[in-house]
Amino acid sequence: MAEEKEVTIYDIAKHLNLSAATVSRGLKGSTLINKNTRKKINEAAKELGYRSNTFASNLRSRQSHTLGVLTPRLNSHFVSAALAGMEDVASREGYRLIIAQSLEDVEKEKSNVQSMFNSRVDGLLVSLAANTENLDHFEPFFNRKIPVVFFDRVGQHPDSTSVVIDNFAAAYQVTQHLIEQGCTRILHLGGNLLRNVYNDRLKGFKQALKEHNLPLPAKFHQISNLSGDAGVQAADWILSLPVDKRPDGVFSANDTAAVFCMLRLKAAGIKIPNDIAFAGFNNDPISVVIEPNLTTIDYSGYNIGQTAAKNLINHLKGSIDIYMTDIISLRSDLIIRGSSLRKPPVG
Amino acid sequence: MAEEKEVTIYDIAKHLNLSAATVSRGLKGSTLINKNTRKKINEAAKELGYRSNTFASNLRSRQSHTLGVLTPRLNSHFVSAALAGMEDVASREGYRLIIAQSLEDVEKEKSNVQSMFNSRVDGLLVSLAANTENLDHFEPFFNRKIPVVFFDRVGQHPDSTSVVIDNFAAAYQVTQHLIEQGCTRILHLGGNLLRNVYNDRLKGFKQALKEHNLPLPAKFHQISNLSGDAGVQAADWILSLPVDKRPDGVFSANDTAAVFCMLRLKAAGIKIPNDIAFAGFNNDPISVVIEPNLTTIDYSGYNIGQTAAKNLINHLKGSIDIYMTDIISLRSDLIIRGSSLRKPPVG
DNA sequence: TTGTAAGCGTTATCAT
DNA sequence: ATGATAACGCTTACAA
Repeated sequence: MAEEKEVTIYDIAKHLNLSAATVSRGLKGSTLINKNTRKKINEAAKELGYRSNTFASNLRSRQSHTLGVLTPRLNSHFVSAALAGMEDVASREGYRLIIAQSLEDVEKEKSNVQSMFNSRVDGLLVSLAANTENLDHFEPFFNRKIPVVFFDRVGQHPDSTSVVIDNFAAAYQVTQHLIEQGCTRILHLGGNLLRNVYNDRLKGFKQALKEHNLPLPAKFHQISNLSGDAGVQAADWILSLPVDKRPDGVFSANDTAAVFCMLRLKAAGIKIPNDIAFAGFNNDPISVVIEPNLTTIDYSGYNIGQTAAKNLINHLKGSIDIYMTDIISLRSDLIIRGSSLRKPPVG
Repeated sequence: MAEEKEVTIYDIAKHLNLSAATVSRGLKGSTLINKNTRKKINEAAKELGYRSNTFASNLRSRQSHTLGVLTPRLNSHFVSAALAGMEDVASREGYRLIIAQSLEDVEKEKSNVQSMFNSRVDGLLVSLAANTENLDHFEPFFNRKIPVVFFDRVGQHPDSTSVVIDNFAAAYQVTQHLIEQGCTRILHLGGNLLRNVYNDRLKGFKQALKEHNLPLPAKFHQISNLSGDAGVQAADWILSLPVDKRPDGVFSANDTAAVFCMLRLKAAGIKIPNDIAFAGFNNDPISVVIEPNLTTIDYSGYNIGQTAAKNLINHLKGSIDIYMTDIISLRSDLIIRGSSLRKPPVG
């Protein structure tokens, strides 16, 4: 029952009176092989309980058929969906995934990159840690022309492609919506500006203010790690202001900070959305737990993951050249909920 | 700058006038090597830009130094923490992790197991999908004595170890608490009883009722996938009952179902905890977003992950034999919050 | 403590 | 369409 000895292509070859080379070709579905012998080989393989030895194959072919995925954290609606999307296309194309999380720490990210490099992954799918300042640690990949595709939190490098949403436009849309709801003093809770996602959201926010001739009062753009604690601190800051100096709207670059900020303000008697309207970003599950539900931007991690992986694999297979493509942008949607809705939707 | 040719141990050997064997030993920190030559080898390796070829190493040594991790889903507070714990000990011990998610589907789990097997992982860390009925798909591992350690959602097999918390005791404690708060008609929202976690929680729940001579009214144990929707459905069912037939307490086997059930009931005017007290399980982040905050059971995914990985690796290194150990149980804590607190804590 | 040499299981190259 | 043979880069008896 339990086989002790590993079955190799030589066993199959012997079994069928063929050479190992032919068996190898048969197993891989090479074109230059007789259809009939291929069938025989596959049958024999199954019968003998053969399993391909990827180490030998990788060693000889100098390909690992493995993609490395670097994420800030696994514990996220978006990342988990992106991974599922990547896994979907990768497994369909015969690629394996190695997944690592930096926990938002650039040092951990560096060691992950190093580890991926030593694992000889065929390519990398990367979403950067919050505090990554440059892409030097990816040089081993760029140097050897091992393709790198960034997704969501992307980096700028001539030898890579990025898959993103239009964070500028989405933030602009959110801010526009808040303004339409009558907000004139909007506080922006932002993340580290090293990351495109936060930088672009800030720009979109500012652009909308500008077009409506609204000022950005001092300290009305705050940078934090956008954690729940950061949200609470922002709330405390708001509460410390004289009532007429307080914001009448908050646009947070993620849902977590928005939600915990709301909780604290509610506890202090602030009415949402009438005293202060709120909008977040990500459409995280908590956005429909908070009361009132949080207005936010929804976008598909699954699609982003699929797109990133598909482009990487197509590049590896030679059908496209990602070095030609700079940025691929996918759609996102504003979801209006009670936290910002002061009057019925226009129209 | 960019090296085109891979550096091998032969290059190092030539560089130092040594044999490849010595270099290999030096790199691995073998005991039977001169301290001085080892230092020289490591220096030369760094200087020449050597990176070990794991394929060759794995092929030759018949060890992958890779652990497979099967989870129901990545997108979870608990799982993410467990993975971080596993990664911590694995990387310290020189092991790599391959991570897969079944998305609660046994078919996907089967294909993941198969894929791990073909990848020749040295061992498996497994948390089962909701609907997995038996462990037949793990037979290739058991047959070849490739160690399998289950965590959280565990399976029964003589050739494996399980790392869990005492779900029975935790559920008993939760129920006891609800009873102390005056609940006499407690509804239990449970998961698939194929899974130990849900089965044991049900048993602990029943035991507490029994010891207090409380009945379990018909339909007061409901099984679902414990999603938010399931919570909403449970709420609708409660609302469909005559007021005097309704539960005065709900113990949900996870926080998600509890929270969405609460939201619906609150919208219908039910007061929590006075009309109905609530308790969940997991200490998920949403448990502190819902108002009132949710009483729940907290336990450390990080510790469970560490423990599971440590045991697996120790077994692989021969220092322990996991086949001797049946179950390792870690601590959990009841966290009492507003959703269940009708009177000040005793004492 | 170090060297020699065989071989892990596959694929690439060159023949046939 | 198939076969023979030589790598791929490393580990490990065994020898020295």
